[in-house]
Amino acid sequence: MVRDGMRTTDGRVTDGRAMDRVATIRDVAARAGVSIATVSRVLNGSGNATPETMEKVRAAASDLSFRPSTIGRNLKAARTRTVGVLVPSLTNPVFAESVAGIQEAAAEAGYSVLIASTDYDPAKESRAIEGLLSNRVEGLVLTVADADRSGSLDTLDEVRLPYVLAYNQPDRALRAHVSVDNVAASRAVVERMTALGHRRIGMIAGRFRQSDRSRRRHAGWQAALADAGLPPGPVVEVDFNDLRLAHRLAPYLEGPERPTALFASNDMLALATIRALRDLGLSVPDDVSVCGFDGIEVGRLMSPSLATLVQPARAMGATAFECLRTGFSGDLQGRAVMLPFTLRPGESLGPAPSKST
Amino acid sequence: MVRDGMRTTDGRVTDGRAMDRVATIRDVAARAGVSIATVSRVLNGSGNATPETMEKVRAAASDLSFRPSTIGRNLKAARTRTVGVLVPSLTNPVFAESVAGIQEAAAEAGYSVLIASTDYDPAKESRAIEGLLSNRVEGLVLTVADADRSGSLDTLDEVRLPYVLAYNQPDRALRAHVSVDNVAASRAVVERMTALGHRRIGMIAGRFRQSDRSRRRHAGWQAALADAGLPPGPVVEVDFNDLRLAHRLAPYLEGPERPTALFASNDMLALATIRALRDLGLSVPDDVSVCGFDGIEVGRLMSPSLATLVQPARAMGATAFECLRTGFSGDLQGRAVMLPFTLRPGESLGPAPSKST
DNA sequence: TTGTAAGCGTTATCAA
DNA sequence: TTGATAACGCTTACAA
Repeated sequence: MVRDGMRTTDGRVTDGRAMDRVATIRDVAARAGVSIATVSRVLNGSGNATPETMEKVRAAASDLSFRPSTIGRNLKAARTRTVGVLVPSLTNPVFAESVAGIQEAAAEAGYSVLIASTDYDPAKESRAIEGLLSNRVEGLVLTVADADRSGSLDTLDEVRLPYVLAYNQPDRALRAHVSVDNVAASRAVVERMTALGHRRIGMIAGRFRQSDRSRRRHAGWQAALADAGLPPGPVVEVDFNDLRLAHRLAPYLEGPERPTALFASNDMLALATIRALRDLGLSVPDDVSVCGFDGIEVGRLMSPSLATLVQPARAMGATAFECLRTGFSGDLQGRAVMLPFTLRPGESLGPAPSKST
Repeated sequence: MVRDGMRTTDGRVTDGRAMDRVATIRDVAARAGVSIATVSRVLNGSGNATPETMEKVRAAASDLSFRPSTIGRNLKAARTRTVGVLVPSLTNPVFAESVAGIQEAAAEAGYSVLIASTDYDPAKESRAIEGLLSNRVEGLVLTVADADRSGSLDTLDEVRLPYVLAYNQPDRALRAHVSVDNVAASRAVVERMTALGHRRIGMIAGRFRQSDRSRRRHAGWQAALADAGLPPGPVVEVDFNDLRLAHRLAPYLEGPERPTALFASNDMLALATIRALRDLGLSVPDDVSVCGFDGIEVGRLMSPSLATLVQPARAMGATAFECLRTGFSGDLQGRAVMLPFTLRPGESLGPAPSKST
């Protein structure tokens, strides 16, 4: 747009003397022989100017590789056009993908993205929030461990900074969030399993006390089993930091009464579960079926391919950003968006083994 | 540190009247009955002040949930303590992980991270760079498709903004970068393959014209084969946007002379390759072995587990940031750091099948 | 010890 | 059409 003409025409920095300080509007004004007000007007297209003036200004700006400082601009405008993003970890593909969605939508809307991660560490989390606040982000898209018990969210409420949760599905529904219906989604998984003949269905889940998502998904699992008149299978709560599950799962997988299907509350857990089952000498899905939750892309590529409940991660991020942006002025309170989920079939989820076991 | 006292003591916003505008240093000064200079000094620990003054100021700041605006601060200091990060895609785990490393190191050093991604789209790339430049980042850590042919890097050179490449290994070695020795690393892969008895070794690679890494890795593969006195196997260049490889690979995998091992120039490609082989009815590693390059974590979890050349992605990011930070004042030109690589064994790479084929 | 005031890079108001 | 100037939130001489 306005900036197209800014690349230097001669390809070099400027007229001989190296310009080591970044050019300011004053430098441009001086070089063009006009006032800074004129430079501002020309470059922003506001107000009129003679064609010649415009030409002079553009040339000067271009020669100096001038790019208006958003920081000066922000100070004046009292708005930064920047949003903060806070996720537990960038290395979990499901978060990486939602960040990609946020980033994309933000770029589209002319917003910058300041990123921070917590590694599930409350201290890091609050430091990150402080940093984002100081940077005067206009709002936040974030995923926290437990949206019902989060000091960070309390802080945000206190200072009235708009935010939208992604993935989290708080009980206090007044906290704006974008998620899938975790209970319904989990039910869908269990129903698929029962349809395939499974009768003993276990669950591998993140710690309930630390994760609202894990709790919801567990509730859906439980409800679906109850509806089907089946007893709940074993539930194994695991820490996200130690994904070597073989020794944790072993006790539940001995004997004829072992579960024939396991529902993992997220995909990383599902992969770890499959790994553990193989290490224990069990075949997936011939002995035990596994279904995950998230829909990470790599799941399609592995063997057996991962059956999983797909959340639209990219859309989750993009939608959360849009909510935030459109809600900047208005009230975000109570806004909740449920995105549709789908069940992606995969080789890891097959029919229940025949009775012979 | 200084900010510890800022959380409101009574847990509420303030004294009754809601304060909807974010508090500024002037608000604090007014409330404490001192000048803004005093507030600044107390909060920054510079200069002395009476204990009572300090107390008054701290209390006022805390009551108002005052957080100094980095944007005002930056404007004054002419430095932003912000770095930009530009990657092709957040959803490739190898980039996500290096971003995590950057983010971590940056947070440690008190820097904020502004993130942008290109999706391998030059237009997005240059827009992203413009945005970062306008935001006055102090430097950039970035990964580009081809560091020897990058308009973005030319722009950065022009404006003399410090940057450090991650993963890229440019021919023009004067561009600061952190990488592994891609040629040596690829040789290590091929040597392992020949040690396992493989004699027909093919390569699946990203487009050479678009990727300096792909070129280097191909060169290493070629050199190692030459050293071993083996003829180069088939080379399949693939587009990163279409990872359904079965139809691409099929022609090379028929007949007794098919390769017994395939070297994929990155892990996503390796996963897609394994998938394609299975779709073609071939077993990995019994019929064909596969080794990747990157060392993404999910590789460990899948079955067969992925053999791969591990780059220290997190360290790559962290190191690149450190280079940038320590080089801010000095000269980044020609600085190149080679990080050590390791070969991670995995089930996807086994001994060559016996002659009988 | 504390306050006054200038200045950082913009935009916007008001005159000229 | 253009220019002088105030203002944004902060830090930092310098003065009191």
